[in-house]
Amino acid sequence: MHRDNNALPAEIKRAGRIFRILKSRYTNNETALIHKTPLDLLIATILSAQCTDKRVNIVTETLFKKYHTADDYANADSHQFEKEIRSTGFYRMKSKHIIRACKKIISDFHGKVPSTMEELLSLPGVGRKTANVILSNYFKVTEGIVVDTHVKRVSKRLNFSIHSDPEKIERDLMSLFPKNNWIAIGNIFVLHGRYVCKSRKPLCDDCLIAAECPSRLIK
DNA sequence: CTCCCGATAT
DNA sequence: ATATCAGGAG
Repeated sequence: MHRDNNALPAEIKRAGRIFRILKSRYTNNETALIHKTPLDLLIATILSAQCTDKRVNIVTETLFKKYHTADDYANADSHQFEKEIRSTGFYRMKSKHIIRACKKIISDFHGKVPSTMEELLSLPGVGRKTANVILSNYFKVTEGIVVDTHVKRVSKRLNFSIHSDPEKIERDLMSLFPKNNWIAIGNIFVLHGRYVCKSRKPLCDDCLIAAECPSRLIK
């Protein structure tokens, strides 16, 4: 019985090299905490599902001026709220989830966003990815690496994982990087995937780790 | 697995 | 026209 996720020392060294370069490149986390409260971050993250951050930012900019507490969302008129978040897509489902989640936050968590994985997952509309964003960005703890589409694409192009199953990719990444880097990995890969290692037109000419990348576009 | 769903880049 | 975007629920 052999394990295929046991990283070799050379692979771990290469991963560390790439991590250090990307970390220096993305020192100031541009997208990180523009959100003052965990609740703002929770709402923004739920709205982010299958939607570009540009759209979410436009919507939340006005949304957060009107809604401040879990109570505000819990008592919101669902029809009105749907209109307010409409442009982020899946608006009916997101509206329902947010209002129900906030009702649960009030009844079960004293009106405050919970800080454990299990409690976060109990909220409607909050899955593992959303929960991990809250945990890693606000509460600074993590139980793994969030494998979203950016992490998935970057990991594949850099040959950190040959798999497409997010759980297998996560295991590969966890064997390549030390646990104290796991929080940063998600943020850094997302930023790199968004601005440089893009799905459609990757900017390999501007990529600091092109030399380490087997998928780079050769001019 | 399907459905939810609008906006944007190509 | 179409692929894709900080996913999650049933």
